[in-house]
Amino acid sequence: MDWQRLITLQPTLAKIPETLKKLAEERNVDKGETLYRVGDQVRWMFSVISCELRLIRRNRNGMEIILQRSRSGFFGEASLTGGTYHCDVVVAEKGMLLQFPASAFRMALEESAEFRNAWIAHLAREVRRLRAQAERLCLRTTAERILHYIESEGVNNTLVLRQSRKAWAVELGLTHEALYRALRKMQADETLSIDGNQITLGQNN
Amino acid sequence: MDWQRLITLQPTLAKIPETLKKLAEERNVDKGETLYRVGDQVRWMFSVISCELRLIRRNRNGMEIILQRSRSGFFGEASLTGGTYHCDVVVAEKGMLLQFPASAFRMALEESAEFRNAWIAHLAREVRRLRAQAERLCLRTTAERILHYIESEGVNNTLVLRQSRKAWAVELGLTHEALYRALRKMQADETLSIDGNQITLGQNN
DNA sequence: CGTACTTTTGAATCGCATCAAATCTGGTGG
DNA sequence: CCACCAGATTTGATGCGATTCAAAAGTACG
Repeated sequence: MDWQRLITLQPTLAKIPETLKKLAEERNVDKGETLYRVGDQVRWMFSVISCELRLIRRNRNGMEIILQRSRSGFFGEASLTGGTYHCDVVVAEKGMLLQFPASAFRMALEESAEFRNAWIAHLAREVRRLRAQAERLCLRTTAERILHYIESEGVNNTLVLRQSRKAWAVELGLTHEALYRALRKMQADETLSIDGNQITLGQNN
Repeated sequence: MDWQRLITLQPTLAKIPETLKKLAEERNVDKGETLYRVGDQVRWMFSVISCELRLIRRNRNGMEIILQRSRSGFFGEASLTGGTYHCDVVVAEKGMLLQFPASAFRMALEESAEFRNAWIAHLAREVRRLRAQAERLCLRTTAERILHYIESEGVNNTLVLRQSRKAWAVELGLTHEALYRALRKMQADETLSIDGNQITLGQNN
Protein backbone atom coordinates (compact mmCIF):
# COMPACT_ATOMS: atom_id res chain seq x y z
CA MET A 1 0.00 0.00 0.00
CA ASP A 2 1.41 3.41 -0.97
CA TRP A 3 1.16 5.28 2.34
CA GLN A 4 3.19 8.20 1.03
CA ARG A 5 0.54 9.07 -1.49
CA LEU A 6 -2.35 8.39 0.88
CA ILE A 7 -0.86 10.70 3.49
CA THR A 8 -0.64 13.61 1.07
CA LEU A 9 -4.34 13.11 0.44
CA GLN A 10 -5.10 12.80 4.14
CA PRO A 11 -2.56 14.05 6.67
CA THR A 12 -4.24 12.35 9.64
CA LEU A 13 -3.21 9.01 8.18
CA ALA A 14 0.41 9.90 8.92
CA LYS A 15 -0.12 9.49 12.64
CA ILE A 16 -1.47 5.99 12.45
CA PRO A 17 0.82 3.54 14.27
CA GLU A 18 2.62 0.94 12.17
CA THR A 19 0.77 -1.93 13.81
CA LEU A 20 -2.55 -0.44 12.72
CA LYS A 21 -1.26 0.42 9.25
CA LYS A 22 -0.45 -3.24 8.73
CA LEU A 23 -4.07 -4.13 9.36
CA ALA A 24 -5.44 -1.59 6.89
CA GLU A 25 -6.99 -2.86 3.69
CA GLU A 26 -7.68 -1.14 0.40
CA ARG A 27 -11.15 -1.91 -0.81
CA ASN A 28 -12.79 -1.15 -4.12
CA VAL A 29 -16.48 -0.46 -3.82
CA ASP A 30 -19.24 -0.25 -6.39
CA LYS A 31 -22.17 2.08 -6.63
CA GLY A 32 -25.13 0.70 -4.73
CA GLU A 33 -23.09 -1.48 -2.39
CA THR A 34 -24.23 -1.42 1.23
CA LEU A 35 -21.33 -1.35 3.67
CA TYR A 36 -23.49 -1.44 6.77
CA ARG A 37 -27.09 -1.66 7.86
CA VAL A 38 -28.83 -0.35 10.95
CA GLY A 39 -27.99 -2.57 13.89
CA ASP A 40 -24.83 -4.05 12.43
CA GLN A 41 -21.82 -4.32 14.68
CA VAL A 42 -19.15 -1.74 13.95
CA ARG A 43 -16.33 -3.78 12.45
CA TRP A 44 -14.47 -1.29 10.30
CA MET A 45 -13.38 2.28 10.43
CA PHE A 46 -13.41 3.74 6.93
CA SER A 47 -11.29 6.36 5.31
CA VAL A 48 -12.65 7.52 1.98
CA ILE A 49 -10.05 7.93 -0.74
CA SER A 50 -11.96 8.26 -3.98
CA CYS A 51 -15.58 7.15 -3.73
CA GLU A 52 -18.71 8.72 -2.28
CA LEU A 53 -20.25 7.21 0.84
CA ARG A 54 -23.58 8.13 2.32
CA LEU A 55 -24.92 7.66 5.80
CA ILE A 56 -28.66 7.39 5.42
CA ARG A 57 -31.74 6.75 7.45
CA ARG A 58 -35.01 5.49 6.05
CA ASN A 59 -38.44 6.50 7.25
CA ARG A 60 -41.33 4.10 7.23
CA ASN A 61 -42.22 4.93 3.61
CA GLY A 62 -38.74 3.82 2.57
CA MET A 63 -37.77 7.39 1.68
CA GLU A 64 -34.18 7.95 2.62
CA ILE A 65 -32.73 11.01 4.23
CA ILE A 66 -29.06 11.71 3.91
CA LEU A 67 -27.32 12.30 7.21
CA GLN A 68 -23.83 12.55 5.81
CA ARG A 69 -22.14 12.46 2.49
CA SER A 70 -18.43 11.93 2.27
CA ARG A 71 -16.02 12.11 -0.62
CA SER A 72 -12.84 12.15 1.42
CA GLY A 73 -11.64 11.61 4.94
CA PHE A 74 -12.71 9.41 7.80
CA PHE A 75 -16.26 8.25 7.83
CA GLY A 76 -18.43 7.36 10.79
CA GLU A 77 -16.07 8.52 13.52
CA ALA A 78 -19.06 8.59 15.83
CA SER A 79 -19.77 4.89 15.42
CA LEU A 80 -16.36 3.93 16.73
CA THR A 81 -17.39 4.43 20.34
CA GLY A 82 -20.78 2.80 20.23
CA GLY A 83 -21.21 -0.82 19.28
CA THR A 84 -23.72 -0.77 16.42
CA TYR A 85 -24.69 1.46 13.51
CA HIS A 86 -27.76 3.64 13.81
CA CYS A 87 -27.89 4.20 10.06
CA ASP A 88 -27.15 2.53 6.75
CA VAL A 89 -23.93 3.22 4.90
CA VAL A 90 -24.15 2.94 1.12
CA VAL A 91 -21.81 3.67 -1.77
CA ALA A 92 -23.16 6.48 -3.96
CA GLU A 93 -20.21 6.51 -6.33
CA LYS A 94 -17.72 3.76 -7.07
CA GLY A 95 -14.12 4.11 -6.05
CA MET A 96 -11.70 3.13 -3.36
CA LEU A 97 -11.50 3.36 0.40
CA LEU A 98 -9.33 2.22 3.28
CA GLN A 99 -10.73 0.10 6.05
CA PHE A 100 -9.24 -0.49 9.50
CA PRO A 101 -10.55 -3.09 11.96
CA ALA A 102 -12.52 -1.08 14.52
CA SER A 103 -11.22 -3.00 17.51
CA ALA A 104 -7.61 -2.46 16.45
CA PHE A 105 -8.40 1.19 15.89
CA ARG A 106 -9.78 1.54 19.41
CA MET A 107 -6.83 -0.31 20.84
CA ALA A 108 -4.35 1.90 19.01
CA LEU A 109 -6.09 4.93 20.49
CA GLU A 110 -5.62 3.49 23.96
CA GLU A 111 -2.01 2.54 23.48
CA SER A 112 -0.41 5.27 21.45
CA ALA A 113 -0.51 8.69 23.09
CA GLU A 114 0.75 10.27 19.89
CA PHE A 115 -1.97 8.73 17.75
CA ARG A 116 -4.61 9.56 20.32
CA ASN A 117 -3.60 13.21 20.39
CA ALA A 118 -3.57 13.32 16.62
CA TRP A 119 -7.04 11.81 16.60
CA ILE A 120 -8.36 14.34 19.11
CA ALA A 121 -6.80 17.14 17.06
CA HIS A 122 -8.34 15.70 13.91
CA LEU A 123 -11.82 15.57 15.42
CA ALA A 124 -11.45 19.08 16.84
CA ARG A 125 -10.38 20.47 13.46
CA GLU A 126 -13.32 18.73 11.86
CA VAL A 127 -15.67 20.29 14.38
CA ARG A 128 -14.32 23.74 13.66
CA ARG A 129 -14.51 23.24 9.91
CA LEU A 130 -18.07 21.95 10.10
CA ARG A 131 -19.22 24.77 12.36
CA ALA A 132 -17.84 27.24 9.85
CA GLN A 133 -19.59 25.38 7.06
CA ALA A 134 -22.92 25.42 8.88
CA GLU A 135 -22.51 29.11 9.54
CA ARG A 136 -21.79 29.67 5.86
CA LEU A 137 -24.80 27.66 4.71
CA CYS A 138 -27.01 29.97 6.76
CA LEU A 139 -25.96 32.94 4.64
CA ARG A 140 -28.72 33.97 2.26
CA THR A 141 -26.94 34.92 -0.93
CA THR A 142 -24.55 33.13 -3.22
CA ALA A 143 -22.02 35.97 -3.06
CA GLU A 144 -21.94 35.97 0.73
CA ARG A 145 -21.28 32.23 0.83
CA ILE A 146 -18.47 32.52 -1.68
CA LEU A 147 -16.82 35.33 0.27
CA HIS A 148 -17.24 33.45 3.53
CA TYR A 149 -15.62 30.40 1.99
CA ILE A 150 -12.63 32.33 0.73
CA GLU A 151 -12.20 34.20 4.00
CA SER A 152 -12.44 31.10 6.15
CA GLU A 153 -10.74 28.48 3.98
CA GLY A 154 -8.37 30.65 2.00
CA VAL A 155 -4.94 31.85 2.98
CA ASN A 156 -4.09 35.49 2.68
CA ASN A 157 -7.33 36.37 0.87
CA THR A 158 -6.58 33.73 -1.71
CA LEU A 159 -8.23 30.40 -2.22
CA VAL A 160 -6.74 27.57 -4.21
CA LEU A 161 -9.62 25.39 -5.33
CA ARG A 162 -8.84 21.71 -5.00
CA GLN A 163 -12.03 20.51 -6.61
CA SER A 164 -14.22 21.24 -9.62
CA ARG A 165 -16.54 24.20 -9.41
CA LYS A 166 -19.44 21.83 -9.64
CA ALA A 167 -18.27 20.01 -6.52
CA TRP A 168 -17.62 23.35 -4.84
CA ALA A 169 -21.21 24.36 -5.57
CA VAL A 170 -22.44 21.30 -3.70
CA GLU A 171 -20.28 22.21 -0.70
CA LEU A 172 -21.72 25.72 -0.79
CA GLY A 173 -25.27 24.39 -0.97
CA LEU A 174 -25.84 25.93 -4.40
CA THR A 175 -26.57 24.80 -7.91
CA HIS A 176 -23.57 24.97 -10.18
CA GLU A 177 -25.38 27.50 -12.37
CA ALA A 178 -25.80 29.90 -9.47
CA LEU A 179 -22.13 29.58 -8.60
CA TYR A 180 -20.93 30.22 -12.15
CA ARG A 181 -23.14 33.26 -12.51
CA ALA A 182 -22.10 34.72 -9.17
CA LEU A 183 -18.41 34.21 -9.91
CA ARG A 184 -18.79 35.98 -13.22
CA LYS A 185 -20.63 38.90 -11.65
CA MET A 186 -18.11 39.22 -8.84
CA GLN A 187 -15.30 39.25 -11.34
CA ALA A 188 -17.02 42.08 -13.21
CA ASP A 189 -17.49 43.87 -9.87
CA GLU A 190 -13.83 43.37 -9.12
CA THR A 191 -14.95 41.80 -5.86
CA LEU A 192 -12.56 39.04 -6.74
CA SER A 193 -10.20 37.93 -9.45
CA ILE A 194 -9.89 34.45 -10.81
CA ASP A 195 -6.88 32.76 -12.33
CA GLY A 196 -7.59 29.15 -13.03
CA ASN A 197 -8.13 27.49 -9.67
CA GLN A 198 -6.80 30.47 -7.76
CA ILE A 199 -9.38 32.94 -6.51
CA THR A 200 -8.31 36.18 -4.83
CA LEU A 201 -10.36 38.77 -3.05
CA GLY A 202 -10.40 42.27 -4.50
CA GLN A 203 -11.21 45.46 -2.67
CA ASN A 204 -15.00 45.60 -3.02
CA ASN A 205 -16.02 43.11 -0.38
CA MET B 1 -21.01 25.45 41.81
CA ASP B 2 -24.12 23.37 41.09
CA TRP B 3 -22.69 20.55 38.98
CA GLN B 4 -25.91 18.55 39.12
CA ARG B 5 -27.79 21.21 37.21
CA LEU B 6 -24.92 21.93 34.81
CA ILE B 7 -24.66 18.26 33.91
CA THR B 8 -28.32 18.02 32.97
CA LEU B 9 -27.69 20.91 30.61
CA GLN B 10 -24.52 19.35 29.26
CA PRO B 11 -23.88 15.64 29.80
CA THR B 12 -20.22 15.78 28.79
CA LEU B 13 -19.53 17.80 31.94
CA ALA B 14 -20.31 14.68 33.97
CA LYS B 15 -17.10 13.00 32.87
CA ILE B 16 -14.82 15.80 33.96
CA PRO B 17 -12.45 14.61 36.70
CA GLU B 18 -12.85 16.13 40.17
CA THR B 19 -9.46 17.80 40.04
CA LEU B 20 -10.47 19.67 36.90
CA LYS B 21 -13.92 20.50 38.27
CA LYS B 22 -12.29 22.25 41.19
CA LEU B 23 -10.46 24.54 38.79
CA ALA B 24 -13.59 25.50 36.85
CA GLU B 25 -14.94 29.02 37.25
CA GLU B 26 -18.34 30.47 36.54
CA ARG B 27 -18.06 33.70 34.65
CA ASN B 28 -20.69 36.25 33.79
CA VAL B 29 -20.07 37.96 30.49
CA ASP B 30 -21.56 41.07 28.93
CA LYS B 31 -22.51 41.76 25.38
CA GLY B 32 -19.59 43.19 23.46
CA GLU B 33 -16.94 41.70 25.71
CA THR B 34 -13.95 40.22 23.87
CA LEU B 35 -12.75 36.97 25.41
CA TYR B 36 -9.84 36.50 23.03
CA ARG B 37 -8.11 38.16 20.15
CA VAL B 38 -6.15 36.70 17.26
CA GLY B 39 -2.74 35.61 18.46
CA ASP B 40 -3.64 35.35 22.15
CA GLN B 41 -2.41 32.30 24.02
CA VAL B 42 -5.12 29.75 24.70
CA ARG B 43 -5.65 30.00 28.45
CA TRP B 44 -9.21 28.82 28.92
CA MET B 45 -11.51 26.20 27.61
CA PHE B 46 -15.06 27.53 27.61
CA SER B 47 -18.36 25.82 28.07
CA VAL B 48 -21.32 28.01 27.21
CA ILE B 49 -24.20 27.81 29.64
CA SER B 50 -26.48 30.72 28.81
CA CYS B 51 -24.81 33.38 26.65
CA GLU B 52 -23.98 33.60 22.95
CA LEU B 53 -20.35 33.49 21.86
CA ARG B 54 -19.05 34.13 18.40
CA LEU B 55 -15.81 33.15 16.77
CA ILE B 56 -15.13 35.80 14.18
CA ARG B 57 -12.51 36.82 11.68
CA ARG B 58 -12.13 40.31 10.30
CA ASN B 59 -11.11 41.17 6.77
CA ARG B 60 -9.06 44.24 6.00
CA ASN B 61 -12.14 46.46 5.77
CA GLY B 62 -12.98 45.54 9.34
CA MET B 63 -16.04 43.59 8.22
CA GLU B 64 -16.41 40.53 10.37
CA ILE B 65 -17.35 37.07 9.22
CA ILE B 66 -18.81 34.66 11.69
CA LEU B 67 -17.02 31.32 11.83
CA GLN B 68 -19.00 29.89 14.70
CA ARG B 69 -21.87 30.87 16.90
CA SER B 70 -22.52 29.02 20.10
CA ARG B 71 -25.36 29.18 22.57
CA SER B 72 -24.51 26.03 24.46
CA GLY B 73 -21.76 23.49 24.80
CA PHE B 74 -18.00 23.59 24.54
CA PHE B 75 -16.50 26.35 22.51
CA GLY B 76 -13.24 26.40 20.64
CA GLU B 77 -12.36 22.73 21.04
CA ALA B 78 -9.98 23.14 18.14
CA SER B 79 -7.90 25.78 19.90
CA LEU B 80 -7.06 23.42 22.73
CA THR B 81 -4.38 21.64 20.74
CA GLY B 82 -2.70 24.61 19.16
CA GLY B 83 -1.18 27.38 21.21
CA THR B 84 -2.83 30.59 19.99
CA TYR B 85 -6.20 31.72 18.67
CA HIS B 86 -6.61 32.27 14.97
CA CYS B 87 -9.80 34.27 15.50
CA ASP B 88 -11.47 36.66 17.89
CA VAL B 89 -14.02 35.42 20.40
CA VAL B 90 -16.68 37.94 21.38
CA VAL B 91 -19.86 37.85 23.46
CA ALA B 92 -22.94 38.49 21.32
CA GLU B 93 -25.41 38.07 24.15
CA LYS B 94 -24.84 38.43 27.87
CA GLY B 95 -25.08 35.46 30.16
CA MET B 96 -22.94 32.90 31.90
CA LEU B 97 -20.25 30.43 30.95
CA LEU B 98 -17.82 28.01 32.56
CA GLN B 99 -14.10 28.33 32.04
CA PHE B 100 -11.45 25.69 32.63
CA PRO B 101 -7.71 26.40 32.57
CA ALA B 102 -6.53 25.03 29.22
CA SER B 103 -3.36 23.48 30.61
CA ALA B 104 -5.28 21.62 33.29
CA PHE B 105 -7.76 20.50 30.65
CA ARG B 106 -4.99 19.08 28.49
CA MET B 107 -3.42 17.42 31.49
CA ALA B 108 -6.69 15.83 32.54
CA LEU B 109 -7.03 14.40 29.02
CA GLU B 110 -3.60 12.82 29.36
CA GLU B 111 -4.18 11.41 32.80
CA SER B 112 -7.73 10.19 32.89
CA ALA B 113 -8.55 7.49 30.38
CA GLU B 114 -12.22 7.79 31.20
CA PHE B 115 -12.31 11.53 30.58
CA ARG B 116 -10.29 11.16 27.42
CA ASN B 117 -12.68 8.59 26.01
CA ALA B 118 -15.62 10.76 26.94
CA TRP B 119 -13.96 13.68 25.17
CA ILE B 120 -13.30 11.65 22.03
CA ALA B 121 -16.91 10.45 22.10
CA HIS B 122 -18.11 14.03 22.59
CA LEU B 123 -16.11 15.29 19.63
CA ALA B 124 -17.24 12.40 17.46
CA ARG B 125 -20.91 13.02 18.31
CA GLU B 126 -20.44 16.67 17.52
CA VAL B 127 -18.94 15.78 14.15
CA ARG B 128 -21.90 13.59 13.32
CA ARG B 129 -24.40 16.18 14.45
CA LEU B 130 -22.71 18.91 12.44
CA ARG B 131 -22.44 16.78 9.31
CA ALA B 132 -26.17 16.14 9.54
CA GLN B 133 -26.80 19.84 10.03
CA ALA B 134 -24.69 20.76 7.01
CA GLU B 135 -26.53 18.16 4.96
CA ARG B 136 -29.84 19.62 6.12
CA LEU B 137 -28.85 23.18 5.32
CA CYS B 138 -28.22 22.11 1.74
CA LEU B 139 -31.87 21.13 1.32
CA ARG B 140 -33.75 23.66 -0.78
CA THR B 141 -37.13 23.97 0.84
CA THR B 142 -38.30 24.81 4.30
CA ALA B 143 -40.43 21.68 4.54
CA GLU B 144 -37.55 19.39 3.62
CA ARG B 145 -35.36 20.91 6.30
CA ILE B 146 -38.05 20.52 8.93
CA LEU B 147 -38.61 16.88 8.03
CA HIS B 148 -34.88 16.20 7.98
CA TYR B 149 -34.54 17.77 11.41
CA ILE B 150 -37.31 15.67 12.90
CA GLU B 151 -36.06 12.48 11.28
CA SER B 152 -32.47 13.01 12.38
CA GLU B 153 -32.89 14.66 15.78
CA GLY B 154 -36.23 13.26 16.83
CA VAL B 155 -36.94 9.95 18.49
CA ASN B 156 -39.56 7.67 17.08
CA ASN B 157 -40.79 10.24 14.54
CA THR B 158 -41.33 12.72 17.32
CA LEU B 159 -39.34 15.79 18.15
CA VAL B 160 -39.47 17.57 21.46
CA LEU B 161 -38.39 21.13 20.82
CA ARG B 162 -36.06 22.42 23.52
CA GLN B 163 -35.88 25.95 22.18
CA SER B 164 -38.17 28.67 20.85
CA ARG B 165 -39.32 28.37 17.27
CA LYS B 166 -37.45 31.52 16.49
CA ALA B 167 -34.19 29.95 17.67
CA TRP B 168 -35.08 26.78 15.76
CA ALA B 169 -35.49 28.84 12.61
CA VAL B 170 -31.93 30.12 13.02
CA GLU B 171 -30.66 26.55 13.38
CA LEU B 172 -32.53 25.61 10.21
CA GLY B 173 -31.09 28.58 8.34
CA LEU B 174 -34.53 30.12 7.84
CA THR B 175 -36.39 33.25 8.80
CA HIS B 176 -38.86 32.65 11.58
CA GLU B 177 -41.69 33.70 9.28
CA ALA B 178 -40.84 30.97 6.79
CA LEU B 179 -40.77 28.40 9.59
CA TYR B 180 -44.13 29.42 11.04
CA ARG B 181 -45.78 29.35 7.64
CA ALA B 182 -44.32 25.98 6.73
CA LEU B 183 -45.38 24.45 10.06
CA ARG B 184 -48.91 25.70 9.56
CA LYS B 185 -49.07 24.33 6.03
CA MET B 186 -47.65 20.97 7.07
CA GLN B 187 -50.20 20.74 9.85
CA ALA B 188 -52.98 21.37 7.33
CA ASP B 189 -51.40 18.70 5.07
CA GLU B 190 -51.29 16.33 8.00
CA THR B 191 -47.62 15.91 7.22
CA LEU B 192 -47.12 16.47 10.92
CA SER B 193 -49.03 17.22 14.05
CA ILE B 194 -48.03 19.71 16.69
CA ASP B 195 -48.81 19.66 20.36
CA GLY B 196 -46.99 22.45 22.12
CA ASN B 197 -43.29 21.67 21.83
CA GLN B 198 -43.94 18.16 20.61
CA ILE B 199 -43.93 17.65 16.87
CA THR B 200 -44.82 14.30 15.36
CA LEU B 201 -44.61 13.10 11.79
CA GLY B 202 -47.83 12.11 10.09
CA GLN B 203 -48.19 9.82 7.13
CA ASN B 204 -47.74 12.23 4.20
CA ASN B 205 -43.99 12.65 4.27
C1' DC C 1 -49.09 46.74 34.62
C1' DG C 2 -45.84 47.57 31.40
C1' DT C 3 -42.15 46.00 28.60
C1' DA C 4 -39.69 42.91 25.80
C1' DC C 5 -39.94 39.04 23.15
C1' DT C 6 -42.24 35.43 20.58
C1' DT C 7 -45.75 34.06 17.56
C1' DT C 8 -48.62 34.96 13.73
C1' DT C 9 -50.34 36.85 9.35
C1' DG C 10 -50.06 39.84 5.07
C1' DA C 11 -48.10 41.81 0.75
C1' DA C 12 -44.41 42.73 -2.41
C1' DT C 13 -40.03 41.67 -4.22
C1' DC C 14 -36.09 39.24 -5.67
C1' DG C 15 -32.71 35.69 -6.01
C1' DC C 16 -32.10 31.13 -6.78
C1' DA C 17 -33.69 26.68 -8.59
C1' DT C 18 -35.14 24.52 -12.50
C1' DC C 19 -35.13 23.08 -17.14
C1' DA C 20 -32.79 23.43 -21.54
C1' DA C 21 -29.13 23.52 -24.47
C1' DA C 22 -24.57 24.76 -26.36
C1' DT C 23 -19.62 24.65 -25.76
C1' DC C 24 -15.48 23.13 -23.85
C1' DT C 25 -12.41 19.66 -21.68
C1' DG C 26 -9.81 15.56 -20.66
C1' DG C 27 -9.44 10.94 -21.23
C1' DT C 28 -10.30 6.34 -23.85
C1' DG C 29 -10.05 3.23 -27.35
C1' DG C 30 -9.85 2.21 -32.20
C1' DC D 1 -3.49 10.55 -34.09
C1' DC D 2 -8.20 11.16 -34.38
C1' DA D 3 -13.04 10.23 -33.16
C1' DC D 4 -15.79 9.88 -29.48
C1' DC D 5 -17.82 10.24 -25.03
C1' DA D 6 -18.64 11.67 -20.32
C1' DG D 7 -18.32 15.25 -17.53
C1' DA D 8 -17.57 20.20 -16.52
C1' DT D 9 -18.50 24.81 -17.83
C1' DT D 10 -21.37 28.41 -19.54
C1' DT D 11 -25.51 31.01 -20.89
C1' DG D 12 -30.65 31.78 -21.32
C1' DA D 13 -35.66 31.94 -19.88
C1' DT D 14 -39.12 31.11 -16.44
C1' DG D 15 -41.44 30.43 -12.08
C1' DC D 16 -41.60 29.62 -7.33
C1' DG D 17 -40.52 30.04 -2.70
C1' DA D 18 -38.16 32.40 0.69
C1' DT D 19 -36.79 36.98 2.23
C1' DT D 20 -38.04 41.35 3.51
C1' DC D 21 -40.73 44.84 5.61
C1' DA D 22 -44.79 45.72 8.36
C1' DA D 23 -47.83 45.17 11.88
C1' DA D 24 -50.93 42.88 15.18
C1' DA D 25 -51.77 39.58 18.77
C1' DG D 26 -50.09 36.61 22.31
C1' DT D 27 -47.02 35.58 26.32
C1' DA D 28 -43.61 35.74 30.06
C1' DC D 29 -41.59 38.23 33.61
C1' DG D 30 -40.14 41.75 36.87
